[in-house]
Amino acid sequence: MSAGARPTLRDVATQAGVSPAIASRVLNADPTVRVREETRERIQGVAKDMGYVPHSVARSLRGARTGAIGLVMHGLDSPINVDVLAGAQAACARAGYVTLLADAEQLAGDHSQLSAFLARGRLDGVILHSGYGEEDRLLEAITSSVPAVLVNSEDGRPVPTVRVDDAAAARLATEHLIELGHREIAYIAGPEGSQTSDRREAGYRDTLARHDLGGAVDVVHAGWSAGAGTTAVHELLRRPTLPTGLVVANAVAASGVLSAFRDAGLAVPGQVSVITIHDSWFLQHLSVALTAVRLPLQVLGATAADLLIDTIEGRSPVRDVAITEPAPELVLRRSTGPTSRR
Amino acid sequence: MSAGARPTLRDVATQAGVSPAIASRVLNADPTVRVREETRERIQGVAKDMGYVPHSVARSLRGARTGAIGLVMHGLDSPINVDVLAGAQAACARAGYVTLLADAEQLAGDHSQLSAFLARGRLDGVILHSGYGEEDRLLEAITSSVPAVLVNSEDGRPVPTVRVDDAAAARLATEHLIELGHREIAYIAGPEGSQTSDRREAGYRDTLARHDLGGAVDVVHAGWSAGAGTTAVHELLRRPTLPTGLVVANAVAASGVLSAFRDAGLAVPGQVSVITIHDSWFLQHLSVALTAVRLPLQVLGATAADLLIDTIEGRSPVRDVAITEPAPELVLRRSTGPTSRR
DNA sequence: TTGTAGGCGTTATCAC
DNA sequence: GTGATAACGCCTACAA
Repeated sequence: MSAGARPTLRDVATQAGVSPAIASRVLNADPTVRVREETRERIQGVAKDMGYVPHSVARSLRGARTGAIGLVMHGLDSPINVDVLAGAQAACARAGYVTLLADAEQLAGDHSQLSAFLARGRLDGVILHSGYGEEDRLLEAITSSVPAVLVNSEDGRPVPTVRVDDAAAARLATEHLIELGHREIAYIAGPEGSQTSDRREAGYRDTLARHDLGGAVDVVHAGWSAGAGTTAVHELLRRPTLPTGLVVANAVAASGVLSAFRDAGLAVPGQVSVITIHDSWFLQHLSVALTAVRLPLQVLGATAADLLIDTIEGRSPVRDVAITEPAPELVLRRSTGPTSRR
Repeated sequence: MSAGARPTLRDVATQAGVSPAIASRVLNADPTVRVREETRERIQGVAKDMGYVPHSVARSLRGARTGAIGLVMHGLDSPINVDVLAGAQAACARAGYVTLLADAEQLAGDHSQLSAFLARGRLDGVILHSGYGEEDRLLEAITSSVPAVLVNSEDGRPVPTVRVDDAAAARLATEHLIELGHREIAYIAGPEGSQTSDRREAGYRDTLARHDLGGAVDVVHAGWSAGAGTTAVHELLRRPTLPTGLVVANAVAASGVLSAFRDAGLAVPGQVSVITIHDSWFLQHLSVALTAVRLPLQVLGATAADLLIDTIEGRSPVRDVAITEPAPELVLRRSTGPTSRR
């Protein structure tokens, strides 16, 4: 063993005067092995002295596991998505897994990146953050090589699914506006095809219907970005009359909504009330501190990780999980108030 | 080979009627091998038909490389840091590396997480996002096992270093306020011990000195969070007089600064001008659209990745890189204006 | 032009 | 109690 090279198990064994087999079992605390206390201590001492570190690659070649989980995310420019990432990453780390991070768009767009990521033996499983684009092709490539969990998708998919209670969050937001006296409430949606946005829209429609306001349903398609929120407002401003309340599907888009109203000289909540879904640090610093429904996004990521790890380790997991604990929670700030009209 | 199992190189070779050696060389496009065109096509055809995917673990056990780079980050709750992450991740992916993501605090606080991450054979190198805490212990553990690059640190470290031109950014910010007529300009610093903040502070001091304002140096220690910015303002408000201009070390902290002024009923920029360093999507949506100096953070991450990859692949890299291209750039919004006082 | 064999570092099986 | 040995899948001298 030369100076720079790390010692192998064989080096340790030789140095301790035992066979590699014994050294391996002692260092892995194999409960079925019976060795003299003295031998055990000698081996452990030598390993420590030589700075022995097990070779994870050799280990996973022998066994079948790698101790690594892939996180395929998108939209990391939004803090909302980063929350999910952070929750998943932390849960994996707690369970002893390292995490490989990839960007869904990059992976879908570059075949060689995808195969590097899914190379055999690299990953024990993948958490796929469900967006609204290339998802299906990606999902197929992934599931054909390792177990996967889908975050934020509808259930009834070929793989287990985890999501927060988007409908309940939207209901809570809509109820809040109704309680304040609003009757003309629009929903500013996410991008077309987003299941997350669709579930929120369903909650919004539900709530209007339950209050006999089903005829007032008013959905404006926008997107997840601040720019999309701004565009949506410009669209509203072209109408003869404005809704008095807005449920915005996402906090980043809501930022753009608020700025657009500020630039148009409309008072929030004086002329329009705005509430959004997702809470984040920046909401209280916007042009008007933004009222929101808090959703447990870190828990979402962590639950996906736990579910995947259960699958990997052979504990049979539930299939589709809708997270209800902690429940969506109203975070009151200054962007909603009683309606002036009617 | 059973139904579920993926085919191995040997399976492909057998099926194609050749030896594993030939199959390996053909599939890896070994330029020194000379095979009949027909044989080559047969091998490639069989590999494709069987869905052969090389086993990355076996490959890296044989060779020494794993094709994986570790990203040790901190503060992913701030979009500023996420920008660096995204730049590094994308650059690694472009170069054919997968990325392992870990959180610096978690790694420093949990020994078993650290050894799982640094397990032999797992990583070809590590990008360490330099913070202000556990960095040194972490750095030692990392560098003793793989090549590393430090992002955002001073140079003169035992490993190569990459950073943006923090001093120039602070100079630009300070100059801007001076040009607007401000003479009492405070610097709202990051946390104690942050080298990034120190470099910005140096730029600020420089600029004051160059304008014969050296006596007006006024540094308030805060931190990177919005809360820290708010606290710093509260501290300022206890003074008999306020500075007329503020250079805030970081855009997240600056959010808290603006909110604190709003809550205190002070007009920005009427009574105080505020400029910050780092641009991000949320700045234009704050209570006052925030003027900032844009710094190329994605480029920072990407440069760190490129530098590390050069090291790994044996191209001798420069040691310490200060990124000057693109240069820091002033992004004018509404939070700075001529001073009313003096 | 193609094949054989050895070994990367581990761990599981079986024998002593 | 402990040790030899084989195998995981791949790559690459060297041989034919």
